[in-house]
Amino acid sequence: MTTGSEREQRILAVLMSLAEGEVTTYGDVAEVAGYPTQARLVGRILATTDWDVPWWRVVNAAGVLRASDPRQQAELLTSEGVIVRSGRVIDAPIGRFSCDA
DNA sequence: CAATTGACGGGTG
DNA sequence: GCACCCGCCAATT
Repeated sequence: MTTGSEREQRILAVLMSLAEGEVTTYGDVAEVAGYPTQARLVGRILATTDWDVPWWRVVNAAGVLRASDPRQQAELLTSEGVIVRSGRVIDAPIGRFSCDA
């Protein structure tokens, strides 16, 4: 259970570092974990891991909620102060797609 | 064991 | 914005 490949644990560690109201992307998590272009791995892990990680704070590069339950994800994000519109993150304290105009 | 699929990303037209 | 292609890895079928 908590035991898994080093990649998994590394990525999970990054996910757990996400704070409330903080949103990041799959690719960003993968890169920070040390696995650039490995975004798919992040999504795969979030979909299978038993770890207690804030999966709802992770969206795709386009800022679109792509979780198994996008409705719940939107609800959770909105609940944390993140602006979500039409299943898409409009603004977030992130540096990647933070309303750069 | 081979093929398919998926909570993806980036590039191109 | 939409359609396609390629890369990448693991779970499922």
